[in-house]
Amino acid sequence: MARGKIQIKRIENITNRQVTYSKRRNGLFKKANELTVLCDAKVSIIMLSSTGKLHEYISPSITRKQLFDQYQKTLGIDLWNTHYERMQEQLRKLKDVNKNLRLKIRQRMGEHLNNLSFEQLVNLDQDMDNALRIIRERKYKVIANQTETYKKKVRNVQEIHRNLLHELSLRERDPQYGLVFNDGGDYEEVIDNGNIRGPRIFALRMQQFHHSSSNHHHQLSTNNINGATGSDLTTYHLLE
Amino acid sequence: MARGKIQIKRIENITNRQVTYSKRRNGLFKKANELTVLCDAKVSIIMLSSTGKLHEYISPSITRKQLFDQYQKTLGIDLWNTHYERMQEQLRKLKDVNKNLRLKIRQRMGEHLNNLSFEQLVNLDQDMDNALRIIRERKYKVIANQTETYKKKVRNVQEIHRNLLHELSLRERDPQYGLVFNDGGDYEEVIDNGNIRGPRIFALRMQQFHHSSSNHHHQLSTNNINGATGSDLTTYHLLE
DNA sequence: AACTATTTATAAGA
DNA sequence: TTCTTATAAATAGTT
Repeated sequence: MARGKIQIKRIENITNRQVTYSKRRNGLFKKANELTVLCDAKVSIIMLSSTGKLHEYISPSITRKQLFDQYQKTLGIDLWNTHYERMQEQLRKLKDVNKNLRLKIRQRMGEHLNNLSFEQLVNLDQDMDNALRIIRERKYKVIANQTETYKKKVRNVQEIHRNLLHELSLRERDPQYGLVFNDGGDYEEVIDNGNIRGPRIFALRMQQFHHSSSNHHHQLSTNNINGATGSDLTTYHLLE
Repeated sequence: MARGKIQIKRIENITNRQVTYSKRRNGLFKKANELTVLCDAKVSIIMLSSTGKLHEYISPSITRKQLFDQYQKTLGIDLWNTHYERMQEQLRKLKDVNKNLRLKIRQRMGEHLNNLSFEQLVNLDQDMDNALRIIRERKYKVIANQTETYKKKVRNVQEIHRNLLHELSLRERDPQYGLVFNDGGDYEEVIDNGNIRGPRIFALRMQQFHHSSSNHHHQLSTNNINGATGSDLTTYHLLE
């Protein structure tokens, strides 16, 4: 349209084509914008160049989605119908699968058996019988494990008990120290190495008896009463 | 752009604005089409006038949906996602439910038991035991019904057999008519009242013997040979 | 990216 | 809306 008229047909020279694309694209967008302003219109332009580049113009007064929705509404069409339909199909299938799964479960719970043939009932029976066998095996294995664990714990407790008795008898023969319990008679619990979640430890703390009401033991005054007692601890680990 | 320059701002005169909209719209579409041809580009234009009228241009070499899909793909967005969010949510939930149902079934088939606690195993065991009891009851009931049905059928067949024998002996005493079987020796089947799906009926059709090879019976010539034989039928209902 | 001769678009009027 | 036409704007070819 200047320096010579051109034919409106594909420009074969690639460089030329790209230059023209660029120039005319700007021209088109400028015109679109002028139209938007002058006539209070909404314009959307999407362009795809021969090299695959994408450019777009959208009137500032509207969003692309608004304009597209308006477009589809006005034309009474839905370009994305197939997308929607595919989703619905998927939904339908899932619901179907769901229904079948529920029926299967119900049958395995002893419901909805009326529709089953004798053969199907026999199969179901066998199936469930097999499954039940496996489940019971698993159950027995779990309880066996648990029993074993408890046995170990009991042995551990018994061991501790024996050791306590042993130590008690030792201390009684050497009456320089008494064996101290809390007022309630409980063992005192001690944290192991600051490892709060580690195994619990029962400790025997050597300490002077501090109430004279007990007639069974001698009252002694030693130097060690309020000092560090850590080195005197005898500890037993209690299994979790 | 002619007969005087104009300011690029909203044209207040409505008629004027509409005229300009019309003219410039054509100009824009013409430019878009030239661009399409000259540069081998794809262009989509959607315009909404201030009066709500919709106009569009789309390059002949492409469909609007193709271009829009390309647009969304290139920009990595999905403008219509929100439309389907509820559906997608529904889809997601169904998949979830589905997964749980499958797990439940698998557990009832003796799989995936490792994650179950002892208590859960006990419950599962009891559940399945109860269900199995119900299923077996149902199974026994079905087989009992079936047995009963077969017994009835057998009695029915025996009854028919007895009657046939009886009739045979009657006919032999009254040798005016013979008892007719097909060549293969089968009974002839007859439709009952046009009720195709109704109970089957065995019929004895009175008819003259038509081959002389049989020496046990008299050959008679009666008037009734090819006529309607319906009234002479003696029928027996065979249970389904 | 800038220039510019020329074509094209279009504002105003009919 | 369409036509006309004077003039503004766009742009093809060139630098």
